[in-house]
Amino acid sequence: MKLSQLAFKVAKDAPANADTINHKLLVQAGYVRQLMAGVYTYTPLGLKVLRNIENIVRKEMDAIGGQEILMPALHPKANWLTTGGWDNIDVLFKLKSRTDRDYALGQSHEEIVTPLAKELINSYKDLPLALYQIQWKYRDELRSKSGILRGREFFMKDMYSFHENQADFEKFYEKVKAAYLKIFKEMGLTAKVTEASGGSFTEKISYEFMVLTDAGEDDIFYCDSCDYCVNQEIAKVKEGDACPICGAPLKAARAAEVGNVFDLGQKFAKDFELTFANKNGEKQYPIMGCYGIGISRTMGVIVEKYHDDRGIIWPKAVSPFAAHVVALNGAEEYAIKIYETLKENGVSALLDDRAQSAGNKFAAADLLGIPVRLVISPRNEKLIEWKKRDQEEIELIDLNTVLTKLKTS
RNA sequence: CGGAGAGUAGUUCAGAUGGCUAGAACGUACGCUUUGGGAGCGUAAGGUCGCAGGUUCGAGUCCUGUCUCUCCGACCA
Repeated sequence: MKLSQLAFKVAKDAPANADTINHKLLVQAGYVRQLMAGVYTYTPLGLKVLRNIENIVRKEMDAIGGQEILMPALHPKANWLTTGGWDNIDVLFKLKSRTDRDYALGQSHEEIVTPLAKELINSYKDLPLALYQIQWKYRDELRSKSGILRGREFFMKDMYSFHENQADFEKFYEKVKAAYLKIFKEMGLTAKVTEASGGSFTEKISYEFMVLTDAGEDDIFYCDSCDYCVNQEIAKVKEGDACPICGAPLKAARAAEVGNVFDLGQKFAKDFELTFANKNGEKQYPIMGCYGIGISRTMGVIVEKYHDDRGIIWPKAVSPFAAHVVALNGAEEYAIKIYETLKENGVSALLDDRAQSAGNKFAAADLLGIPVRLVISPRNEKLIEWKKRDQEEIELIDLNTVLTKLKTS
């Protein structure tokens, strides 16, 4: 992609109506545009990041046996009446058609996936089953905030699993937890598996995947010596108390929830009369689980974790491009050649071919945050300046070395 | 929903006590110059001052209402 042709470019100033880091940087660098509080457009650059995150999630969900579907965001009232959600969930967006029929916008999809699964599940032989989707979710929040961290409309991966018995569910539950940790690690995030409230329909605890950041809205207590971590909402401990697992003093921190896993029990199966015949031919309700990852929120959390005073520093796995080629004046032709060669070798690259001063281009590169910056300058003959976004050192290397480093680092 | 702040050019902002024919910088267009950390000079385009009422000879400025954004809190099955 050539920067001169890119829709939505870097701006000199951060937006005035933004306080949160991810909001400021994502808008200034041209990754998103705000439509209203909690609702954003993703630009070509922002969409690339979102897709990268989405694809990492998709790969791991597929790897544990999840099958991707795409359910509607617009739901009939009846499904939400069946579970009691219509009257009890205050964040549920409700709307009316001109023929006075009631609809809801999906804030989660148990109400849709459970009746859908009735067609798929008749026998224990049909279990286990795991369906997931990656889609917009809608929640009528009283207050959206913090850029893309808390939207009224947000992008989410939600998976629903169906099991013959509790033991089979537990087995899958652990598989999902492991997959989640792998996913977040690949994106450069350290997620803590945190005990939290299971919501109103279950006494059981759920697990939230928390990333430490002051931009988050949850308070957690965690242990440095073991993996124990608990959300303050259900915590029976305070900072400095002995960890119930290993005895080390607990720490308190602010964190953002990027994922969660729930044991749904048989609540939704019973609500929708979803049953299967077990090995004895008896009718039985399956155990269900649900598993979410906030795709758009994760993008915001990554910016909160990876930035400096000059801009974003994308982890390689989610960066919109692998390399940012800066063509300085007098080296335009050679820069285009480098850019084309990178593309031919399967390296995604952004070429800054704008008629701008060197300083302007460097500032844009820092703001955009692509992990590797390649400066092409008449000063260096045919050599290329290699600089990583998170380091200050600059190396002068030839094109072949650039290709090798991009493919191996 | 309670509290606080803010809406003026594409963007960031300035416009005490009402006198405005509404400014600056950046950005944009054109010309010249320049070329390694957001370059310089010149010219130009760009605004019903969030919206609706009101007070006044006169409102960006005062009053009332309303919409929106941001922050704190509450809320977030």
